[in-house]
Amino acid sequence: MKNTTESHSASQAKTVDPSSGQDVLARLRSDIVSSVFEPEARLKFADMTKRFDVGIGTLREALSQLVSEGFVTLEAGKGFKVAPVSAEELIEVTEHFLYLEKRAVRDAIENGDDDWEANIVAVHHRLSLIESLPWAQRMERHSEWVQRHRDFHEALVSACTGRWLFRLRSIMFDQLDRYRFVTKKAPEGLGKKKFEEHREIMAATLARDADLAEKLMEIHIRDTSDRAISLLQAK
Amino acid sequence: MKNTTESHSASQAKTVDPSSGQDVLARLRSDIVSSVFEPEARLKFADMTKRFDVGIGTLREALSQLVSEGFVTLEAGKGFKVAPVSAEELIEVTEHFLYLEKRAVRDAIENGDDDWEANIVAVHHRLSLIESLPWAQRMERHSEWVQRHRDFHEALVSACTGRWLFRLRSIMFDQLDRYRFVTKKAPEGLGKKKFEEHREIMAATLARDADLAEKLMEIHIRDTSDRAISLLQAK
DNA sequence: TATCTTCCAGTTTTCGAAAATATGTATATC
DNA sequence: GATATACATATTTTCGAAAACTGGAAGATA
Repeated sequence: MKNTTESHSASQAKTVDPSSGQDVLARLRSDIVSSVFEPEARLKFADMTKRFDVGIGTLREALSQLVSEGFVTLEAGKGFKVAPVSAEELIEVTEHFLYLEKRAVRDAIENGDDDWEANIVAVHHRLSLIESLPWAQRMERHSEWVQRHRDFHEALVSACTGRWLFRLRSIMFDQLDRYRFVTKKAPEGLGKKKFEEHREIMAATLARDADLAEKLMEIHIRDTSDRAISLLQAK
Repeated sequence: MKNTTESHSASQAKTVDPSSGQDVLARLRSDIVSSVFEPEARLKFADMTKRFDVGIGTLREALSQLVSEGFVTLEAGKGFKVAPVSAEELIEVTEHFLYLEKRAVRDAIENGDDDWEANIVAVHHRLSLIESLPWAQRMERHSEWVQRHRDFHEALVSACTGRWLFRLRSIMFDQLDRYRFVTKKAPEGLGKKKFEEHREIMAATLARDADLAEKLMEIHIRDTSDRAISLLQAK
């Protein structure tokens, strides 16, 4: 929760909060998700200390967490590398995520209170502000969209009582985010469709219609993944 | 794999391989699993540098990974603490683990080759050597049993093609291991029962009978968890 | 030429000192 | 007595230098 609250300011204001230890973790993960560091690239400390302006130890700590999250691999003595990507992995991650997300949203619908509902409306509004923009502007603020999209999906399931369900779901979501980036330069018409899907998912959730929410979610996620799978297999 | 190959020697030979960075991670996790560090206990660097004979940075790196694995919590500025335990969490972890383990064992049964089978037989033999011991000796070597029990269950599913399925399953298994420790001082007769269950699970798996293997696995895991849940709720 | 040493440059890994932060205690103020 | 302030102690967090390690190039031997 602490991360999300400061995320909106941290995205733009590099100079304000120099670099708390947890912040470098978020920036590093963000750079991997958005392919600033490409898959299988070696992550050399000499380069990274300059880029992030932190010491070796701090970096090592962040990298270690990313190993557990599956974004980075560590070979003893040979250092850290960005984890590889493949169509096979995306297919598997999609299946796991859908199973977990559907269970989580059902759980949340059964247990969510007024604050939960209010938060969903709020973060959806933030998301829709970007999604309703003309295409060119929408693309310019893509990194902001990624964050708000993540916040939206997280808000939907935040009331779920199973903490491990929430946790495992989030691990899979982060992985999907990485692949989602492959479709960054999607055809112009697509934005409108996603905009509508998000609105429908929110409506079904607030109406406490778990069956419908699950169904819409499945279509929403699978459509994006299928597009990315095609692009990966085309290579 | 690298860890398991040296584990048998590392268990006794402290002085030989002083303390590679990855080794302290394993020892720390082991100490948490076996309640050397009790739930919610603060993990102070001053104490731990003496105990493990490594620097602060190395410890911090290991702790960071354990945060991602759910064994440790980190509150900024206040340091690391051992994650709490509860009957509720155990109930949830058991459900997730069973779902994943059953899928994984089915996957492995469909895809396993000769090496997979041979490895299962080998690690089961290692496990049975301890389990067939008289109760007193069996208890003395409990930490070895934990490791061999882990190796056995891992061998059963090691041939599963879904790498994330394997990974998520392992995260849940490690969590279960922690709760399993609650029942360390189980009644004397129980050992014989578990010994038999392991043999049956192996037999069903090698016979490629996925339905039976799933069923036996469910009984095996749920029985242990139920026992631990009762003990936790009794407090 | 092929194979085996030896050495060197680049990198990772480890460590403890110094800075930043939090906690606890005593003192002052109302 | 209760609350607030200032100081002292304890602990975390950060950082860069030193040690350990790796891969490959140069040289030696047969």
